[in-house]
Amino acid sequence: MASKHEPYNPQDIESRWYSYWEKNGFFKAKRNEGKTPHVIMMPPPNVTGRLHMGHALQDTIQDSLTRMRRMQGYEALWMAGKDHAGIATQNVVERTLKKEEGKNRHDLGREKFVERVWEWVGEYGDIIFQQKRTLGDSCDWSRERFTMDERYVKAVQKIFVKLYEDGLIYRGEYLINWCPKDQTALSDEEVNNVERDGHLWYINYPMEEGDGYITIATTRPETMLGDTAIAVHPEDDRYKDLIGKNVLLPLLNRPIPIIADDYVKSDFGAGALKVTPAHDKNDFDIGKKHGLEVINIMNTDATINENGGSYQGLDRFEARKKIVADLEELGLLVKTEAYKNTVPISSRSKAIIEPLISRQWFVKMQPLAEPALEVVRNGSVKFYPKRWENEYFRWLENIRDWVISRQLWWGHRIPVWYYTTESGEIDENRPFVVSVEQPEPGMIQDEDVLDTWFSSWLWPFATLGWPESDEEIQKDLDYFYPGDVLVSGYDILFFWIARMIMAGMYVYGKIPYKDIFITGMIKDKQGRWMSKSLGNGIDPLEMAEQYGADAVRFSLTVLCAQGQDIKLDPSKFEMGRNFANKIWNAFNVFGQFMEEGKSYKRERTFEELTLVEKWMLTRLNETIQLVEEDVKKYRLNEALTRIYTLFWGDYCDWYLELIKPAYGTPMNEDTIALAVELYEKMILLLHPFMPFITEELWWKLRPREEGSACMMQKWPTHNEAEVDTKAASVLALMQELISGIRNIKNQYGVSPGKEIQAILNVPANSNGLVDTMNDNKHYFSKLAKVSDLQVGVGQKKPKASASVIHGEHEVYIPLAGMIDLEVERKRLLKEITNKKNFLESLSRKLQNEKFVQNAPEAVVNKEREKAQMAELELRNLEANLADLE
RNA sequence: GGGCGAUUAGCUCAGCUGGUUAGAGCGCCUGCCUUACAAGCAGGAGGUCACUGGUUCGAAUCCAGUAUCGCCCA
Repeated sequence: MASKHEPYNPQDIESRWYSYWEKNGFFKAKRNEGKTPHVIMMPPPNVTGRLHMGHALQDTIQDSLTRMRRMQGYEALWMAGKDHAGIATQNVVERTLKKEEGKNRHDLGREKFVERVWEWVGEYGDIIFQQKRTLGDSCDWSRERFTMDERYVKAVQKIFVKLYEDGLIYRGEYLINWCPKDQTALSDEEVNNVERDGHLWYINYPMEEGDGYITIATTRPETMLGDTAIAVHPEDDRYKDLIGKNVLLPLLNRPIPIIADDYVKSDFGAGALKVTPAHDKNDFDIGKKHGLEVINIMNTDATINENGGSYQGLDRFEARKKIVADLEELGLLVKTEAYKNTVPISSRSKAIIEPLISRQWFVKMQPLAEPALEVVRNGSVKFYPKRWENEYFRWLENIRDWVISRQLWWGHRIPVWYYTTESGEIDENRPFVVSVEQPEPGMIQDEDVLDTWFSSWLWPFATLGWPESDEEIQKDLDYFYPGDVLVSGYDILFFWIARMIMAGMYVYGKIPYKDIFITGMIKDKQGRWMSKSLGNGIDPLEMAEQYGADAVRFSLTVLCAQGQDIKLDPSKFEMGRNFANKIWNAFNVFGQFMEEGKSYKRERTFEELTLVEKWMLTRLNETIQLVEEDVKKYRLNEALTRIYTLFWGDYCDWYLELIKPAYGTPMNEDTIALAVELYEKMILLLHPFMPFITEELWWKLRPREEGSACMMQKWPTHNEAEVDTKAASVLALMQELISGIRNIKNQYGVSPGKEIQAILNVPANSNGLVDTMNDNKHYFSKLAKVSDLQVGVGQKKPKASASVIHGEHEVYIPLAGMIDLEVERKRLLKEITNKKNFLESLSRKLQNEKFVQNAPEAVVNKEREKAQMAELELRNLEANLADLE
């Protein structure tokens, strides 16, 4: 007798297996020419990151795919790594520094500060990987990469140099998005436009000559300090005469011209626009077109600079208040309206972005975008779900140049070198040199670092060792690149996914991956984003502790329908836990009879199996086939739901119930052997999704060799030889009849455990059915407590009996003394009504010539069969009703 | 302003290429601690598939429009 089957306790199991797998090197992928590689690149989490539900979801999907492919004989590589996350990491370390030592980074200096960041990364950078292990992620940790690894740094610099040499990187002074809080430039993608309640101020600008004035409306009065023109629409009759004249800029009394531009909307505000080229994107363009002066009025911390006259030193919002007050005092403020305007916000710091003229480095995107568009258009790269292609196209087709320089200390320093003057300053009169190495002694390197995404867009090949060119690395690259599928969220479609395709095409002329599986995002119960500030996050580790990692994985997978966001609530994990518990307990049905140390093997051929065994194998094989199809389309929720239904609905509810021996009697060896076989197959099917519990149970099924593992077994494949549709349909019929009997017992208040008698009437032409039913009478006794079943053709219905009707098959249940004629009449009448309605809709369909002509034959035949069946059932129901009278 | 998505049982959601008497989990009702499992078993109720048109022999599914909610872009 096997050892006692303890109750399911995920903690016990889950703590055990991960180290076993890892120790045995099961996660490692090696070049293996005999195998097809399957490669997934993990989106590298930030070093500052902690595991959240989004990771848990995407990791579960990636791990399930990886484990499945590994079991299917692919050389499966799930590449792991982390991202240095420039701003986020710098901020974290700065905060720590402030808190612990009251210092800022400037107190330390660049070199010391960067050292501190490395220390921090060393101490905390791997926490998230430990967390990922808790969830069972089978990544190849031996290949773990960091975007700041020495080799990775080289890759980034090399790409920079190459892009520069190809004329795709340039330096220039443009209006960029400036974050005053983080003190750095940001790309357009890092800025969100948010609607806020603001004001529209109407201000009079007096004419330089005469007493007239022109009224402008603005949401940002403080920027007027930098106005260099007033623009009106050339066709606007109100202002036509004023074009070319000057107004006096209030507060500063600077004369500025009135210009005409059809960009101006005459119906907005008062129809005249103040133009501030240094602080507004559109104004910048207008300024350029008209050759206007560009006056920057702000410092990098968004205080007013020396161009702001008496407002110098004030913060931009203080200045706004003061300017409005001063204008009011001067009588130049016409009115103030409440107004909803769009404010640019840094997606990271949430500070309001200031458009600022600044000298930065840019990547020319248009040439990179073309090939990236092409590979999606021609289907080399496919999106799942497909609709994301449109987002991708739209972004790439309207692509703007990418600001890649960041005024930070933590990151990839820009490989650009400058000559210096005697005093050690950059010598602006001599050209800079773009180079990985210092070109000449004494030259100094650009202070700025690169946008973090400028390193992560190289992820698919830089992780594999590029740009080193030694033989091993080259072979690895040839073998593992390109990858198979990228699993990520739509939030980084532009930041990362699209750019990786550009980089792949630019560096290799090859796509980085064939498929892109875009997951939905995890939201809270009310559909809001989970965030620290709202405190509505659900911690995956807490959930794993409470419900088990397998349960978390199961629930997330089942909930993850294609592309839909998931509104998550902790109670959802009960589904997974209950299923895991079910799997666990099901083992005991046969496990309690297993002899320790014995490996049960099926001795019987498929033909020799019992009806329910054939049916169960058939169901298994059908399911495997459908699951394979689901997985190809990344419908993991469908695949897993199918396995769930197979296990719970078929295996537990029917198969196990039927093979259970009577109390006190043992289970025979043949029965055990097949129960084990089926269970083992399902465990293997489930393994990619629920690795821990399946590994644990796999070891209980047979004696196993040390060093083997469930995770390294072959994934089950469809076996047509073990499909018996006839047996399956007989069992399906029995299920219908048994459910019907149970229903009747319930309706008559007969306890389910009470043994009853029944008569099964089968049609004359059903070859062999009488024998089959007779051979398997015990199914009825086990599942419906029919202790006495008479089977035959032309059986008569006894008086005072209830009936179950399924097509031409009927079960009569004599319930003498128990049957309530009125109840049975009502029941039959209800069924007759249903049947009549159904039949009516069917015959309408079948009498429609167009349907019969146009619909595929199979569909028509199916409808005919349904109608025949329904007619029979109706006739029998009516006969039964008549019998009652 | 442009684009995308959602709207299906009380709740949360599946539903693929048009053919199901529209499904699941939870909740609800009835009966069960039936020696694998009460984290369970058996049975049941519950739906105008947002609305209006259209295409089609046939629409939850395709098309057009409307409404509400959400997201992205400008």
